[in-house]
Amino acid sequence: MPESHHADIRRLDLFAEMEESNFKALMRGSYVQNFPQRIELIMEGETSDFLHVVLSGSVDLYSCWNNQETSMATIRPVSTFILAATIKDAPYLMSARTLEKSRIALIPSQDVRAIFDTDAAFARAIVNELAQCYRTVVKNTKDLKLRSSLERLANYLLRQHNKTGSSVIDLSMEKRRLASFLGMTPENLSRAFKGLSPFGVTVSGSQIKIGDVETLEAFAKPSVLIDNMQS
Amino acid sequence: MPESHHADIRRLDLFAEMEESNFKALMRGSYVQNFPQRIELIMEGETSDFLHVVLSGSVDLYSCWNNQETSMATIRPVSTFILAATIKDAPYLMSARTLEKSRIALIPSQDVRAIFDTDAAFARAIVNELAQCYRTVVKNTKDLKLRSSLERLANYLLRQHNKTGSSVIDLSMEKRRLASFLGMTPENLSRAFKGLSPFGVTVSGSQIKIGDVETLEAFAKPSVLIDNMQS
DNA sequence: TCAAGCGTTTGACATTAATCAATTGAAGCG
DNA sequence: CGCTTCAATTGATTAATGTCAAACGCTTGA
Repeated sequence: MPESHHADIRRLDLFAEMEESNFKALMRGSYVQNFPQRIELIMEGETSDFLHVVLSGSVDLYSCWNNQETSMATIRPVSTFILAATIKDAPYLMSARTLEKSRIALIPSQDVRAIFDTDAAFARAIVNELAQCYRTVVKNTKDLKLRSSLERLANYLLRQHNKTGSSVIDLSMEKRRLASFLGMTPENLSRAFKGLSPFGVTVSGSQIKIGDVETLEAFAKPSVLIDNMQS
Repeated sequence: MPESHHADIRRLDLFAEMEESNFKALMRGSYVQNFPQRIELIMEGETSDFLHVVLSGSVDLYSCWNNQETSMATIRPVSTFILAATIKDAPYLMSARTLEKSRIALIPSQDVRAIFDTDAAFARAIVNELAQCYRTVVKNTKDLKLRSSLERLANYLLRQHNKTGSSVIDLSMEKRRLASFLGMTPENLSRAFKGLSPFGVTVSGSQIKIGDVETLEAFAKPSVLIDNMQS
């Protein structure tokens, strides 16, 4: 792998604290690849050969059953995905495809597991990352089971607002994918946006404006135990 | 803690491979407590002081939002819960209550984190457990987003069938809790059982009989990437 | 510039699930 | 035993969500 990418990867929480020699060893077996838009990176059910790191672009994790597809998460730089499958040496539960032109680092799963055993700092980082992933999915489940589609959309917008600080949100993905992620149909997402207009939400293309955050929050009732992305 | 419980805990994957001295150190700070039925063990939002191990009985993990409650999982002996919160030293995302008279071991979170850093076998076990938990929740999400309530119930019955090997399933929990776990109302669960009768499912109290597994499978279309509890 | 293609929106309708109210049934207790 | 209590069931109704078809609008490319 070209050394130029090392710094990006090293900055990741997962690799930041590990021994330099171990990091170098990991990088030796790894490589970086550029993928065009809409390329299938992995398919659910396959066995895990590489830990993937998104260096640039973005990746959609999705799952299928009975000819339906649902979007599970979007991975943005710089972070990893399919860590759990790598650790357990088990089949992927989700498929992944690039949403746009992306640069992905591939680190052999075997090396990750081997160095885990010898590098305590790396082990702790992996545990932290996994715990974080776990908690994210639990929050997601709570969102799905406890909220209506309108409430899910409202809280999604507020989360984006909190992340960027701006009251104008750029969806940065197709509405159909957002709909799938939120567990609804594109038609219903369209109607849900309309349903939020009494609370000051206006739509123009992929730009969503929150007229008054307090009003939207009064409806959405965000909770730190569902919507706080940090903890 | 009375030594008599040590063996039960030691048998857990999480503790089986660690150094004896470290295990003893963990146990020194721990204690075992008996709880009656329907006792709140932890509340979501609290900070994590103890890793909990269910030695006997059973525990319901559930979450609330906006005056609604949903059951997230049932923990049966012998296994742990709230590992992720313990590791991250973060607030619980779920509440826990005993479903029946239960014996619970409480292991100080601080000790778990400390020994994690010094015992590689323990670290690997924790990572495995967390990865397992993560994958379980992901499967759960796929179940929720990709299936109708009737399909969720059918696949739940088939999973129980695979676990016990028997074609007569004892629900071993209130139907209302099963309904909550499956993401539906008790009324709808009742109707869903009726809806499965064309596929050979008969109900008498908490005993569910699968008349013909193949017929039910033809409807439920179970998938290893959702319903296999092992991988 | 126009046409094609595709994502989005809209409306009508079907299906699914939730709610409300009433009844049934089973377990616990005096 | 009979009463109380609460879960479970049933039916009627409403609400939420999905489906289908058509129209719209933006982007792309000849």
